[in-house]
Amino acid sequence: MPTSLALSSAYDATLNRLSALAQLTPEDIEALRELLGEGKPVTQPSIVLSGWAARTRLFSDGRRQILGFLLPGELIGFCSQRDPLATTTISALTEVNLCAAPQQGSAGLAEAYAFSGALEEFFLFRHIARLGRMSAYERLIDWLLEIRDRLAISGLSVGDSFRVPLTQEALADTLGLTSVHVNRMLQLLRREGLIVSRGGMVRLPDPARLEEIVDYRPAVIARTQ
Amino acid sequence: MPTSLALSSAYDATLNRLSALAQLTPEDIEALRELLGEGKPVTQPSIVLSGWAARTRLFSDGRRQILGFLLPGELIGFCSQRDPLATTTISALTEVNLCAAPQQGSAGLAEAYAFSGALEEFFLFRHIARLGRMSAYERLIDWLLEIRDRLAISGLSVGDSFRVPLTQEALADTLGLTSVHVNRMLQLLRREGLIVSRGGMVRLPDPARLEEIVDYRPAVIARTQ
DNA sequence: CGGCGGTTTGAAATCTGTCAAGCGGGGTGG
DNA sequence: CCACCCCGCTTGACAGATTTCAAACCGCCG
Repeated sequence: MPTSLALSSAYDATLNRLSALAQLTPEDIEALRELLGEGKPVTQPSIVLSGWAARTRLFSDGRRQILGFLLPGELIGFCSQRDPLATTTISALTEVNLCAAPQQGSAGLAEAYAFSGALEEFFLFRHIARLGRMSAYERLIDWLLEIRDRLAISGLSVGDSFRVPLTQEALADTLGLTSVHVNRMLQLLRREGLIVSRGGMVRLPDPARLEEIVDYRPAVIARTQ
Repeated sequence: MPTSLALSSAYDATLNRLSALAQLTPEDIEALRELLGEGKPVTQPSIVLSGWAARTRLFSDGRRQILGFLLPGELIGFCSQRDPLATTTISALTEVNLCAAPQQGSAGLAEAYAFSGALEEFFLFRHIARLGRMSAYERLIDWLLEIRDRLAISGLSVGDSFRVPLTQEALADTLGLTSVHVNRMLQLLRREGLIVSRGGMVRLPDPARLEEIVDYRPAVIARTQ
């Protein structure tokens, strides 16, 4: 059960995540381990090995909206970005390592992919609700909780501490706010003791309180059997 | 080529849309026509025959966000709503007729489904950008243009006139605004001569101007060959 | 040391929400 | 047939959240 592994090499995160989403055979894991070891950049359906990437829409007048993040262990280009519809750009926010996703594997691997796709859609829905109906304060909290959970799936979140390698400007472009206002809300949360952050690391001392504030509903990861 | 059919019976809209998305065989069309004729309500992957439905998130304090619409000819439950993730509700906004989607058909039908899924994701991305980075005025315009295009695929939009069976409150829950403000923006657009509406019908006299205002990028529907 | 990107701060402007009341049409029951 | 009611649309005055603009601050690197 790799779910409780500590942070270590780049592909551990991916293995953690995929085997959290479905039951993988030892052969699947071996196949993944081989591929992940190479880490060559691809444009095919891929897996993020390490780093943060973002799907972005840029407006002609310079406004920018981050549509979603691609975190370690998450998949790119499966159901998405079909030929004629590529109005969105995927760009790396940090150093990113990709690798091609194994196309055929066991039913377990296919299930992990499918589940990953469902999760992606789930996060899109949550992002919409966040932008449409939450205050700036709530948006920040809700987003932090989501990122905590997503990183936890890959084992990159340790006891409500995790790394967020974003500028406040990028965060603003995610949450539909200005960087100035993101700054103010972050300070408020810090003053209230609801977040502790230093050098890109974030800790949530009282997650239960945060979840209550935003009526947070985690994505339930329940294997089909 | 059914793309230019006038509005007629319920299943014409669906046939129009699916054959706009991919090349269907006469057998596909016949199979669809049979199924669509029945119109029995299902919980399986389904096709909206007529009417508007919406995927909605309700907050515990009563706030509501409409995550997306399901219009005639569009598909439900394909990539979506996997078991553990059903935090969203689909509800009918008007009388809705559904039918089960034919599960196996020609490659053309499969392609139409895949394309439909890609379109759905595209609309989700656009919705996010709309909510995150557009003013109330722009959100309204952008949404109207999208609906015009989506209805046009099923032949339900005639020369920039189409039917929008929503209350201003529902529109507000879509665009992340209050109904009061939606009302004001609608009046502004009417005063400016950019929209004409009566009894649920909307006409856009100067779509080019609208598209320019919001930097509108239509979803390109290009067959794979 | 100077410059640079990112963060922090303040004051004022703007957009959007809130509250509350009036209006209008369509349906229902007397 | 009319009175009434309900829901959705409209309007106004006001409050509040968020943006804008501008400057200062900070750590880091060349």
